[in-house]
Amino acid sequence: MALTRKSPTIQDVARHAGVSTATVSRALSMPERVSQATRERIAVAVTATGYTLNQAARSLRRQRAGTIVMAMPNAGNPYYSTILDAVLAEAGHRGYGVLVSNRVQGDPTIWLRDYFLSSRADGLLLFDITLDVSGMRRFMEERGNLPIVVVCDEIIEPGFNLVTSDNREATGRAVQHLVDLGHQHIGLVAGPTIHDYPNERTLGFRQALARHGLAMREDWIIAGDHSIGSGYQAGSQFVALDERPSAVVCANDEMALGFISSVQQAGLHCPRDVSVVGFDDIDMAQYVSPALTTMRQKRAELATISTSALIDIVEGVRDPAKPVRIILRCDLIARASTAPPKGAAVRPAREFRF
Amino acid sequence: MALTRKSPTIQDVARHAGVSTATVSRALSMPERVSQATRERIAVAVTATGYTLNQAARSLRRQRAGTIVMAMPNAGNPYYSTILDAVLAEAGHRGYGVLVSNRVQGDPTIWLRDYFLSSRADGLLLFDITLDVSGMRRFMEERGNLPIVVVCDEIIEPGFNLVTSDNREATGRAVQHLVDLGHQHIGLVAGPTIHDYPNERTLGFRQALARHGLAMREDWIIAGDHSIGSGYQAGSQFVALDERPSAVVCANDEMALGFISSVQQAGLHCPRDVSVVGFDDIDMAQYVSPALTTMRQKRAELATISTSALIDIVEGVRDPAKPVRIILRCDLIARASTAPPKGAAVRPAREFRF
DNA sequence: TGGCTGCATGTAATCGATTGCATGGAGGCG
DNA sequence: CGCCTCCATGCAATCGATTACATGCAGCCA
Repeated sequence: MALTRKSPTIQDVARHAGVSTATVSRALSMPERVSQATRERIAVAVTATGYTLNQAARSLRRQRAGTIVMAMPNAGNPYYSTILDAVLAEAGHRGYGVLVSNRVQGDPTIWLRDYFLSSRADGLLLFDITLDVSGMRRFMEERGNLPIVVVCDEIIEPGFNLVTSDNREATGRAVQHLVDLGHQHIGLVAGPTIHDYPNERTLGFRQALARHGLAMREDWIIAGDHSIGSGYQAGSQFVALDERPSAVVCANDEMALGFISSVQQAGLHCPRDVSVVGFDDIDMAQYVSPALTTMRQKRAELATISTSALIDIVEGVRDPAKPVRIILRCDLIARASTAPPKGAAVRPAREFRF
Repeated sequence: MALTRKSPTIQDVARHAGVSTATVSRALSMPERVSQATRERIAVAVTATGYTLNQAARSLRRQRAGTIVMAMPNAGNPYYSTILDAVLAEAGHRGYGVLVSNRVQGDPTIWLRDYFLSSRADGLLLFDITLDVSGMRRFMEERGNLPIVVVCDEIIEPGFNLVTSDNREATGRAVQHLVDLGHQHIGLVAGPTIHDYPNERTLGFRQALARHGLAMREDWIIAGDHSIGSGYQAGSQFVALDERPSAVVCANDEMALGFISSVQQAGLHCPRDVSVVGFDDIDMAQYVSPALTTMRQKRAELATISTSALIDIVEGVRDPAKPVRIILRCDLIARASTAPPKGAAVRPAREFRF
């Protein structure tokens, strides 16, 4: 193996260009402060020596890592693919690297310690919807404000920077869609609860049923964990019910796909025997059969906006006294997995309700 | 907003414990070199001060970042979800952070410069199958050996550390499976080519057809780019063919799903009208209908092995003179998307082949 | 011409942890 | 008892870039 030659440093460039390291440094990060001629000589020296900046040294001196952490509960979930893509794009655009971190067991503040308290990263993009924020808050109060943006499906207590979707309302609109089709019996495949508290989508579902005067049957609310497998299991539970709803709302697309797969395998037909609405509109949703009706979440926008906001905070561009609070609207994408219930002939959308 | 108090440093800990910074440093990274009593005093001081190590300073001094880069062509592809998950787990386990990087346009060596030449990272896990290696090789020769492990679908020229699947053979087995079912007319939805050179899966397909003495029709080889959308388009092209093969091999699952969706929408039925084999066995594959027959790629293993190997190289554990070269076997997972061709009644698998 | 302004550049301290070398003390052995 | 070894610890240089402050020079105006 060839010997790893030592990387050229700013000293080498300075020597080569016949200037001081201070000038080289300035030429690189504040070019307008250096004369045209010197700038050019330095540019030549940089290419001649093959100089690359040592980020560790810069971080140490500047007290800034040039890196953000994207923390998620489960990187294995394809839901995050689009998000990751957009986060990378925006962060790269602004000159930041992205460290990715999966859920850590135990103390949630481990992220804080491990990454940006150790000046490995400057900010945290937090996608973990099941995180206990109280521990974090205590930690933040001890340390002063830390640049964190929560990006997720849930409305977190105020004071945090938040970029999210209108999950509660959107779930209501999903129910509305089914009601408009004539459904009176609607079930839910729910996502994980947040510390024994139902999440926003579940809440939205319950409220919508109440608003429409529809019966709420607890055995029609099936617990899932957002994975395809849990949707599949929910499907089995659904099939085994004595009395089945004519439609279900699934708290995300993956569960919806698993659910449909499961009931179809059991001999039921979607949407004839059961209409299914998903949530998120993952890439796959339009390519399965039946194509999935779903609430589209603007994942790329959520990612871009939150990343940009986080970097603004890190760079002090944004007034930290005013926390970010952005809620994007989801859109219903009606596809083939929803239809009027079996019995219904023609159904005048509104008149039949209650 | 609270003032961001300055982070405690090793100096603070030293003062608090009444020892020198050298001792604190040693207590933290080589505990056996410090006496029991001092170690305990330091532990107390660490919690008392709330000390966290400054990674930038450590990196600078140690000339090691404690970070690896995972570089992929397209983070938006869910294929990488499982891989990312496993990479994070293994890297975390060994105490490394993971920087994620998407394909960069232009010069491929930008990854090298941007990340680990600038001591932002110590090694590179390279998933980009369409990368031009010649530029990289030149770069590496200039600089001495750099810790890079290529993890991908392609056999790259020797000299690189490589962890991959037996793509060529596996594609052959996919063809074998179809032949065993009685198919004589087989098409391909191909992945992207590598610098005008067909990739391993395409090669494996061609070779297998030849081995079985089957006709090779160029209009039955449809180009795709591994995205669902391109599979969908390939489906449209397929439907428009004058004469259609009775089965197709798709170079990955996503294209297979898009393909099936497309032909089903056009009124064809899978597997009755066309059998489809995918590649990878992504999570979704078993939950679509028809469930997808596919070659399972051991993605998690590939990720774990390659990450571990990379870190070994970084830490000098592994002899750099012997490049890593690990090829994992893929397994056929037969599901519902493949069946005997329409005409075939009972088909004695082998006898018909000549 | 003298003094002032302002620009380009240099000098040197600094960021925080690591580590080679030095030191001092305890213990062992002849 | 004297010398040698070894262990625990301290001292101080070091990693490479940044930046506050100093310097020196050119240009301008009175």
